[in-house]
Amino acid sequence: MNNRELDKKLSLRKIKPTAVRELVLKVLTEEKKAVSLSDLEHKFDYADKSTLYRTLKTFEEKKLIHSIDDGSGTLKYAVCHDSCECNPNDLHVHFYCTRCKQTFCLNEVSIPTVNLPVGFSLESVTMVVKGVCSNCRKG
Amino acid sequence: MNNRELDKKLSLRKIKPTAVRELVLKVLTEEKKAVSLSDLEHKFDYADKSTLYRTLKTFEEKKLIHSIDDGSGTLKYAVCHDSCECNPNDLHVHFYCTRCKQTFCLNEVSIPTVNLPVGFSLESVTMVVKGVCSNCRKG
DNA sequence: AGGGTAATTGCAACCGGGTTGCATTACAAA
DNA sequence: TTTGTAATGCAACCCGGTTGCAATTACCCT
Repeated sequence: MNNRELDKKLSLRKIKPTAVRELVLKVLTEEKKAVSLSDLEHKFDYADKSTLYRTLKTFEEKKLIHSIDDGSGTLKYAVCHDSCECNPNDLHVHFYCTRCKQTFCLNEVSIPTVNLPVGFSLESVTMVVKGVCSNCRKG
Repeated sequence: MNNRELDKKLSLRKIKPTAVRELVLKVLTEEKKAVSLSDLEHKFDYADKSTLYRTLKTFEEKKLIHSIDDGSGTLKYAVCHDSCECNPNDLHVHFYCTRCKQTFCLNEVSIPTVNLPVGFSLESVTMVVKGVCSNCRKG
């Protein structure tokens, strides 16, 4: 993905394009797996942790990416699809592979509806499946 | 719940009963909400953090309690039902109230089955619903 | 182009949950 | 009572996440 495309993606979400933001978005879009803050730190030796942190926060706020708590203790991030507003019906299942320790979006697997007890209201749902991914099972 | 009952619960899970363990289990069984390590620290000024930590770990290992990652950043714990082996079919949905910041087991709400893409195997599933609990909606 | 303002970035330090090593104490078996 | 093992307490550490502040950069207006 070239810079013009990246800038367009940023602008669509009302995020001012900067060099760091382009690079972070590039990594996030090109990675098949969800990416953590420390992943980014290691990818860009020159960029500061807090800059990267704030970049992720900005992206998340503007719904360019969503965060994933896969239970590993470190938050991961992945790009939202273009029309995503992070509403309950935009949500999908995430998968954590216990072998390669990577986390993926299962974009095609939406979260089943759940019947709450009376009196409970629903704002959002997270669903994380742990197991072994197809790649690791093959290998 | 008296000490004899607590000891029995511990022994059933092959955990040697000690004073600290009785107290921790007592708190865990009497609380309606899931309890964090720091919750325990504040409840027992005298008991050491690492002792409480190791107590929770022991309980979890022996499947007397299960841990809940509700996305708040701090792990919570709740007692398992007597016959629980923490298998996929023992799992239930957890609820995090965004108003009172408390986490509950919805023991009666089991986790729906989910269709994984081909090649993926399933070991466990976590499902956390965020919203407002019935208590907070009444108030 | 130049000046002023706001946003972004970098640095350093901090915070809190989780975790570990090691010394001490309690307990149980011989 | 002695001896070995498990539990506890204390201190320190690790790491992800977060913040304050200063330095830099981008942007807008004239």
